[in-house]
Order: sequence, then structure tokens, then C-alpha cells
Amino acid sequence: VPATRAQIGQQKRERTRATLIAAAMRVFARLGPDAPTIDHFVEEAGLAKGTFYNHFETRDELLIAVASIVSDQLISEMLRIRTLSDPAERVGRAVRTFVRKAVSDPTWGWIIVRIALIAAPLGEEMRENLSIDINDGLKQGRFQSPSLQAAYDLVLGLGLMGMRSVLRGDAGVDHAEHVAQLVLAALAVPDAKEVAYRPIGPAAT
Amino acid sequence: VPATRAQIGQQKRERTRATLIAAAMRVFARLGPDAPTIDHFVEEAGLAKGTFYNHFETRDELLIAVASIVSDQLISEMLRIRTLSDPAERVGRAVRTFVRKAVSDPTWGWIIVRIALIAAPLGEEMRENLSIDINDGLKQGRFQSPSLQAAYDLVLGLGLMGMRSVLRGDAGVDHAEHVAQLVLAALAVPDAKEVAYRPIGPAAT
DNA sequence: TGTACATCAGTGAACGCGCGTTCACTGATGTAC
DNA sequence: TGTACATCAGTGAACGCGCGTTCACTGATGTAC
Repeated sequence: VPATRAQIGQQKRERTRATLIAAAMRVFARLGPDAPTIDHFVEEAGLAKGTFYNHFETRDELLIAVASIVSDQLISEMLRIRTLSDPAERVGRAVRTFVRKAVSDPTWGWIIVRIALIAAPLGEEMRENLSIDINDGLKQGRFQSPSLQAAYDLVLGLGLMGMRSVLRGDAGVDHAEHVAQLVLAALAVPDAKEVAYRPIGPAAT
Repeated sequence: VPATRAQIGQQKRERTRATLIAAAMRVFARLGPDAPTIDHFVEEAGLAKGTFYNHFETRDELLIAVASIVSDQLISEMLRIRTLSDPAERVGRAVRTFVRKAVSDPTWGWIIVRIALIAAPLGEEMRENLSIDINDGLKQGRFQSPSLQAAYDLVLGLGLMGMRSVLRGDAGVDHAEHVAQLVLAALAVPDAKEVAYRPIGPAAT
């Protein structure tokens, strides 16, 4: 089928928008949520300044777009892990996966570390999803914790700090497993080390 | 003794500087390290804009001054705790003290949470001091951890996230003890709960 | 088939506000005589 | 004791750069005939 003018235009628009968002991710990862200027984004993207305003009204709108994409990736990862039946394995796998992903995709990792706790949507999604898994473990007696909130602080705090360490190059190759092991040990999982190192195969229920 | 003109001037200067720094602490606590402008600081302090430049050359210099003060307070607190002989009690006490202090002095707490990981001196001081206590515990066999770095991420990550929870009003009255207990449990301290709740008396060696 | 036209994403010069920075001035207070 | 002077922290108006924002224009590409 021949492309109509409208279709061609839309495709170009979408490609430019994607270029801009990809550039914005690198910039936010490098400079954090507050410091970057419009010039930072368009220069990184290799586009004219006016182009920014063809796609976004404000700098904040771009930050939200970036946060939404990262948030969606987080959620889909959490949902894949949810197919595992053991809450300990779910929480351990989540921590381990995110720390490993920070190694393989530092831009993604720095965005999480630098804006995770600031951009509202991102933080809330993480919170909701984590709370489900932690609650499951507590109800089943697989976890012990003096409170849900403390367990939540444990997983999010140690997870983020573990990501930060590997991003800064301060940690060894097994850091993801080490961090997962400590999380599970804190929650009084007896086989914490075994679960933390369990090979990642096809999701077994 | 009658005050000389030079002394009077110096005293006034010091008072103004203190006013400015106290105002800057509230502003940094509220807005983070990047967002505030010079106008924010002088308005909060009730001073003229030019006065800022009588005391600091740049916005960054003020941030460093604030970070230094907070850092000094952190270190002196850590040094007081160092008089305790049991590494488990030292680490637990440190975490507990900082979370409690975030409750009683939210401005101080928010500064730690918002700029702890950004302002270099602050992060390094915390790192050095924590590493000493953690290393002691590992060498003495009081702690178990797959790596020093992971244990460090645990204490700093859970500590900061615990502070953040109480600052946001998301946690109960015993949150400091809950967080300390989880830290010690993660490090395989058998009497984690007992140590976390041990009354804070005069430092016993 | 070829040519003139319509559409629209992208462009970048121009504008103007906000914020960092300067500096001549004020006023409080000790000092000189 | 009283008065003129010196010093210096603090003041705030003024300046100008940087950055957000606008908009007339360009050029690529499909459409009309």
C-alpha cells in the first residue's frame, strides 16, 4: 500500500519524538531531574531547539514521558516475575534482575537511581508492586519482618543502593546476588543464599 | 572589656552568616540541591540579595557549607557511638539514632535524604565511618555478609529509606527500631531484635 | 508523464523574563580629639 | 562630654547573560490535473 502524506508525516513525527526521548534519557541519567536545560536535550538529540516544542510543552512533560517509559518497563518485569510461586524467589529475583539490568544498561539504571524517588508515578508503581510480593511472603510465613513498611524500605533501599554501587563501579560481578541474599536474610528466609543464586531459567510455577 | 569596632563587625557578620545557612538548610531540605535560587535563600533568611555575596561566592559554596555542617554532626554522632564495644550495637545504634533524629529534626533529615548521595564530602564521610564498624563486625564474626560493599549498601540504603519513610509520615513510632532490627537480621546477628530495642543509656564499654 | 501546489515536521533567529552578579550607597557603631 | 569622622556589614537598584518560548520560514513529499 502506498503511504499517504499523513502517514509519512506521522511516522517522521514519531521517529523524532523517539530520538528526543532517547536523548533525554541519557541526559537525565547524567544530570538528574532538575539540572538539564532544553538545550541539553536538543543538542544530545541533534535537533533544533524549536523541535522540542513540536513534541512537548514543558521540560516536566518530557521528564514524565521518560519516567512513564521506565516505569512501564519496571512493571512488565515485575509481572513476569510474579509467575513464580515462592515470594522469596519473586523478591530475590526482582532485586537481582534490577541490579543486573543496571550493569547492562547504565542509562536505565541511572534514571532509576536518580529520579526513582522524585518522579511520583515511578515511585508509586514500584511501591505497589513490591508491597504485593512482600505481603504474600509475610502472610505465607515465608518472611518475617517487624512491619510491612520496614520490609518495603529494605527492598527498595538496598535495591537502589546496590544499583548505585554497580553503576559507580564500586561492586564486584556477583553484587546482584549478594544484595538479593542480604534482602532475603533480613526477611529471615532460611535458604536465602540458595534462592539468591538459583539459576534464572524458564519461569517455573 | 569594651568591644572593638572590628569585634562588633565580626560578630554581626557571623550572625548573618548563621542566619543564611539556617535558611539555606530549610530551602535545600524542601527543594533539593539543584532547584533553589539565590532569591530563595535570601527571602527565607529575610536578607537583601547583595548580602549573599558578602558571605558566599557561589550557590555551590553555600551547599558545601551546609553539607559540611551536616557531615560534621553525622561524624560526631558516629564517634560517640564508636565507644560501644559490640559492632552490632554500634551499627544498630547508628541506624536507630539517625532515623529518630529525622523524626525530631525533619530539616536535618531531608537534607541527608536529598543531598546525602550527591554532595561528595557527606557521602564519603558516611562511607568511611560505616565501613569501619561493618568491618569490625565481619572480622569478629559478629556479622555475616557476602561482601563488604553489599553490607554497606544495606546499612546506607535501608537507613536512608527508613529516614525517608518517617519524614513522609509513612511509618509508625517504632520505625527506627524496626529498621535497625532488619539491618542486623540481614547481617545474621542472632539477637537482632534484642539489640535493636536495647535501651539507649550512658555509653557502656 | 510532468509540473504546480498543499501540507506539515523541522528549523533557528529573535525576543524577553528570570536569575546571577555588581556596586554605589546607607546606617550603625566605635574612635579621635 | 560632645561632635566629626572612619569603618564596614548590609542594602537593593541596575545590568546582562542564559534559557524558555515563539514564529515566519524551509524543504521534503504526497496530491491534483
